[in-house]
Amino acid sequence: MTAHRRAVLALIEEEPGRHWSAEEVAEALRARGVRIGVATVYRALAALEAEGRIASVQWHGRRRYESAAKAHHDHLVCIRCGRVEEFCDPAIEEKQEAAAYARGFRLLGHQLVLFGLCADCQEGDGV
Amino acid sequence: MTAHRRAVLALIEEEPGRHWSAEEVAEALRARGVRIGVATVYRALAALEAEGRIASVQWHGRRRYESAAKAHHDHLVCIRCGRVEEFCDPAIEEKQEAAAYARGFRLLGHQLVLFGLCADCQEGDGV
DNA sequence: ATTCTTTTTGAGAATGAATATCATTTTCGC
DNA sequence: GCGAAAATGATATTCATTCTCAAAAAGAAT
Repeated sequence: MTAHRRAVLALIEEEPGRHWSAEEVAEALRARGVRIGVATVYRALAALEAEGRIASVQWHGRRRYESAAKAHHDHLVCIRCGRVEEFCDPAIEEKQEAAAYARGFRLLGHQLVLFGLCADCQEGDGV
Repeated sequence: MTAHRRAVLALIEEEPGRHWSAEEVAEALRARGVRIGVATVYRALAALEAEGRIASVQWHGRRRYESAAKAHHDHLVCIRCGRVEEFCDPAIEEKQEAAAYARGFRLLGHQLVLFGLCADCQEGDGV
């Protein structure tokens, strides 16, 4: 593991609740004096994900990374302010497995993102 | 509604089980003699979706469209052959609503796509 | 440590999907 | 038919991401 990759991992693990885009990672590292190109960030993220140290989700067409040192969970995103909440429902996981199995599929992964308005953003919204 | 938009809608409704990318729509229409530019296809798709006549999902970074004249459902995609199965589990829908509600969110939408290997693609795969 | 080999890096080019621009139709209300 | 408003298409542009390739760094072998 190189210094660059270690820096990317350390950054992501520093804020376990945050979901980083590649661009944000590059910017944050540069802000603290690390000289790193975008290509390297993308490569580091891909390598770290392959090693299982970070995980990724995608919404609004952008991939975002977070520490994998957390239990599995899905995401709830506020479409107005961008706030992200994590949640995990074993019943949902189970039903997904069942749906795949019933159709002869071997389930390998899933993407589940809920979109809505958070409590703050619902105000003055005709609610 | 213009002739172009009508053509796009007709095409999509012709094969209710198919999930079209914008590029595929353009190609299919041109193959049957319709002169249409990509921009128009994208605009037609956006307009038809806004009108609720078609619905879209996104996976592997590409948006795909299908007829909205079907009950709500989610998708199961084979990562090897690309086969797409639709499924609907009311329990999952309900749990999603509950998860959002518990966190103060008003749920407006979701993206749920399961990835796996279909029955055919599991063969010779060490299974 | 010095060479040799492999891997990583960065700047910039390239890709691919989707959107924007803008002059030119086309459509629709009248 | 006429004029306003909307739609179209060719092309340029954006944005996130990947590729290229020469230079740099890391590891291995001696």
